[in-house]
Amino acid sequence: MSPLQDLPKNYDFGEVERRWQGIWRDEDNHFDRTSDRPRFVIDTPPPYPTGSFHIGNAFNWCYIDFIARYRRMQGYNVMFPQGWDCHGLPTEVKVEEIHGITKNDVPREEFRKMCRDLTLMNIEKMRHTLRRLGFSIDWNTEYFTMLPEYFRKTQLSFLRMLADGYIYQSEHPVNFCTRCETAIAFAEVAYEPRETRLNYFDFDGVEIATTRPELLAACVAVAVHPEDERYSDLRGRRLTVPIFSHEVPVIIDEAVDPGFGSGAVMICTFGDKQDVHWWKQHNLELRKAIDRQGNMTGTAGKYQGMKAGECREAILADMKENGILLRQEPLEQRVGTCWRCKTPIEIMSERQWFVKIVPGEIMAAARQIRWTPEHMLLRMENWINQMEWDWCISRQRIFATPIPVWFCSSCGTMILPDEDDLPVDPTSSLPPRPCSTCGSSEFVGEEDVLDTWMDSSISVLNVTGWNGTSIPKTFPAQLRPQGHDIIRTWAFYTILRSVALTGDRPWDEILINGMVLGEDGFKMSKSRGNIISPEEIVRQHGADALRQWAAAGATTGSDIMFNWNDVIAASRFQTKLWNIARFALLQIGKRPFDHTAIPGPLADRWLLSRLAETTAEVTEAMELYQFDRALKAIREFSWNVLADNYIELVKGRLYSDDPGRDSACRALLETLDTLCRLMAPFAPHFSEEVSHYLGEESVHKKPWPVCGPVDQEAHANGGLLSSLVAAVRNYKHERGLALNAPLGTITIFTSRIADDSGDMSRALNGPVAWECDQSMLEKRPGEVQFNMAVIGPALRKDAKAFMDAVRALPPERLIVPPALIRAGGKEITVPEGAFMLTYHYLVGGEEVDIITVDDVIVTIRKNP
RNA sequence: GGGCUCGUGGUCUAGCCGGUUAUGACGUCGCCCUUACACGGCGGAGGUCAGGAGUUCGAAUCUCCUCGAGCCCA
Repeated sequence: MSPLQDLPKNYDFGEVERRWQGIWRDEDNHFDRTSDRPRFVIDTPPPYPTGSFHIGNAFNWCYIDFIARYRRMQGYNVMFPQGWDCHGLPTEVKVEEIHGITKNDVPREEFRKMCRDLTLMNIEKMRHTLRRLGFSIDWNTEYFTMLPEYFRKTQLSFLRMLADGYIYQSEHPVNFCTRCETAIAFAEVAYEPRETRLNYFDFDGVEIATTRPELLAACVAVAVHPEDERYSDLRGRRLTVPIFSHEVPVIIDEAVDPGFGSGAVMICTFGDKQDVHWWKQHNLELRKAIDRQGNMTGTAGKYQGMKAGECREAILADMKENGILLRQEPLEQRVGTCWRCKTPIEIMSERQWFVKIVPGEIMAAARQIRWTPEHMLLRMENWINQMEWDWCISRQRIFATPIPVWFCSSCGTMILPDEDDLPVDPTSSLPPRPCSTCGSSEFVGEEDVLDTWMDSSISVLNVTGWNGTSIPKTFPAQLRPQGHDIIRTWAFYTILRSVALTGDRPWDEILINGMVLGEDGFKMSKSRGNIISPEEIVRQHGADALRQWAAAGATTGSDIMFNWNDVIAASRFQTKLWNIARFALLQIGKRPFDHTAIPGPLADRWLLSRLAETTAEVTEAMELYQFDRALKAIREFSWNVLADNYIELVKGRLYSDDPGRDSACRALLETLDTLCRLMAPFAPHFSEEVSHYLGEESVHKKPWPVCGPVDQEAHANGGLLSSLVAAVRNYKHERGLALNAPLGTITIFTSRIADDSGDMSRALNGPVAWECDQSMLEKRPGEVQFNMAVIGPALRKDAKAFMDAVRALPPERLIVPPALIRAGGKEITVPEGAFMLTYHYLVGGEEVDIITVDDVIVTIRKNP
């Protein structure tokens, strides 16, 4: 280790960060598939390529990068992949907008190409941000769910799960967005509060309340509670639906709430989830009144062709006219909407593809995973326990993975492609052989495509190298980092798919990060105008400052408010460390020193013991993903121990030719080197720059520091030494003396320190005498200090009585504490170290000032 | 309505498997250009740890209740 040259006066983060980003090579971050080092595979989230990598992503990626860099330094073979979850509606909508078309105006393949082109452009922009933030991504593992290489695997996984009975098709009620014209899964339904009207009307003599009169045509039954006496005579009757005149049965069911509305409810196919329940349970008929576009069907008679909303008004008007509309009340309700476009969803019975959900096996796998924070597992449990329907995976869209299936035109047999032929688009290609049932060569390709989550839920299988033939050596992955907003989707689906396809959990651990809130404490949104982009932060304070904000801004797992103060504090900390390094290297560079010198002086041993302690603390915090704690420990050590105390203590020694200078130089260099390593995961550019000035290779290729046992003697006595210096400096300050003003003899009465190598004297500019003999001091007993950590556990209930008894003793009996003491009516054995007597001192004769530090007395002669 | 998380100086935040004086940052006030750093140093003011009850020798920390906020789900 030999320092290169003096550090520039200022740390220019912009220049430094760009320079290192230009020097670092992608190969440094490559995962080595042939290596036998312990592996650390991270199943990173593939973001949706919107074109901007927002601060929430950045926050998530900071965590990932801290871990990736830390594990690499520990010798792990780390995989930090970067994927892109390309398919989906937002891109389709954007393409329609850009080209001024709808998806039906151009051939399917052409529309897909437009989507792919837009996606690639967006990805390019986001890659730029990823690099600017200094993330150590393994670009070799970059994947795109829209490219054949990836969706081949999606299709393969589909075929496997189909063969294993996990996937089936069926006509079943599903959530349907009439604007997107596609089925969606429960996980994609967002509930929103809306104000609506509850309409009471006369239903063949029975009063019924409904919020959805437009579904009257789809009414298939009227239900009442078994114990509702108002309706006991309805049992077994059939009623005629007003306006439409078809007859429906009256059913009796306990799920009816007699207190809501009139207590009689009409069941429609389908108004809500409860209707589906009743429909199934009571084997009711199916009347479809609304089609996929949200228009009324022929079932709705004269209302056919109207939008559902128009139909509602029309029916209400007709009811009024017929005199059957009794009254209307306003009602607050929560409406299920499409999470992408906020259109209220309809429940429709359609032929769709489903993945069977087996709660038990998903839960078992979820429990094998270590969750950080632990309570996030509860969210998963809650979600799993209330799953009622299977996962609907078919979508009536275009930009998605095709469902690789044909149907025979003559006999309807389902035909599957050979796995070797994947990927296929059944709408533009034909099966390899004629129909196995009837021999026909006429086929219809499945037009439905797969839910995007079918792509992203095999991200872990993709990165670990799954190709369908066997379970990869690198599976399960070690870690899944993600936000808590997608536990019920991405985490849930990934576990489900992993169990179905491999029989195993997808990862050993999952780390959940919080959401980023704006400076005003609200979710960032365009309408609030509280959005802050990573680029803006980087421009003003650099990537390393942003990364430190992510680490220190909140406890792992909790939501984090963006706040400039934390970013500025991070940047100031860098300035401080920079100046520490600059000062140290300047002094070290002035004269050669003995690199083999053994740290002898107390101050040096103290520094190194505190450094070891800090290393242990940081390492433990990193293992637990407590980045705030890790960074806090680094800052506390650097600022308080190193800068404010140690350097002030050894300045004089550094300026001198004293042999102790060698030791100080060594201690400083070792400390700076270790600090660079500890900081490397958080501030990779800064650490690299300082490390470079220390004349060393890349800090990111160095091992994580290991700490030996902490030197307890140096720790305690060095702490005392630094407190003593601080106390005398403070004494000078209070007396209006300059800190370098000469002082008279400083006498320190303690047997704990015999030699400080002259540090204190130089630091305070006055002669220092270390004195074991306290006989010249007039000693007076003072207060008793109790040690509750000893007394509490030892005495329990008697603690209070014991302390009262001790306080009541005359001081002279406390100088040598008695072995037994009488308290609360009994004899109590005095526990070892239960209390300590403090003393006040007076000095006769000479006129001196007195300071006490802990139990140590310092006297200072007024004049030199 | 259910589940989860949270409520700590003016603001943000740590501590929360109980132990004497509650962490840090920003802000604020006073002093200080001391052979790195004024983006600095030293010192100060500012807290009924949301409220109440309980357990305990001892509670910010554990239990229960109340109030309030947020997230997830009906």
